[in-house]
Amino acid sequence: MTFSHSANGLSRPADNVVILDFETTGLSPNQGDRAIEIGAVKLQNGEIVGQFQQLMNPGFRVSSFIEGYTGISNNMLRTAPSCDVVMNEFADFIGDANLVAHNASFDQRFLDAELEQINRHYGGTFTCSMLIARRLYQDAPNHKLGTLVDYKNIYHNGVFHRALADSEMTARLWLVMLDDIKQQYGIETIPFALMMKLAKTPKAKIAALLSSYR
DNA sequence: TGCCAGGCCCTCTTTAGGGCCTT
Repeated sequence: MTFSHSANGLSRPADNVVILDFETTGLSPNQGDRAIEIGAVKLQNGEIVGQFQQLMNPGFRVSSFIEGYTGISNNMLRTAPSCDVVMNEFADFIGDANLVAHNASFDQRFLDAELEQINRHYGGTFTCSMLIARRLYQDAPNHKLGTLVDYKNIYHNGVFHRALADSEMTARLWLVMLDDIKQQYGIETIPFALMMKLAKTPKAKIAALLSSYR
């Protein structure tokens, strides 16, 4: 007997997800850019129960801008395993979990492109912490990950623009957002589907949406 | 050779333009 993971997945709790972050050679896989690092944390019931971090060799030299931006040098990538090897392991790590990233459209493009290269697929659904933060924290100075971490007084170790560090910060931001929604709207358990709806709901209709889940 | 992202969201909008986010 089979059933649809993706259909069932939306009713899973929103604190049961994999939160991921890519470092890449640039902004667009359509322009030939590749992943150079993947970091992710797995949350179950709001607790970190697993993590994944791996550099990967894209097969060409990265620009000096990317070396400076990420701190990942061509020398570090020279001995790293290929994207194919790493992404195959990562596909096993995420399984059919629902997925979260900060500006998820970016990470989803690279995840889709890298998995297509090795004919692997995932069964979960993406949502975006940035789109939700824009709705919940309209008074924040901006909605960059680093700014939101400071705005919400979220712990960080000072490392930015590395995949595991950014995925950990995104995970903490995600949990803070879930707590803020629970406290403000009196919701006990937030399904992933509600966070997906929230990411697409016009700001003027957010209160009505969340109040209806009480 | 020279090109160089894409989706969301606001507004001086919808027959459009530009800032925000991600690397």
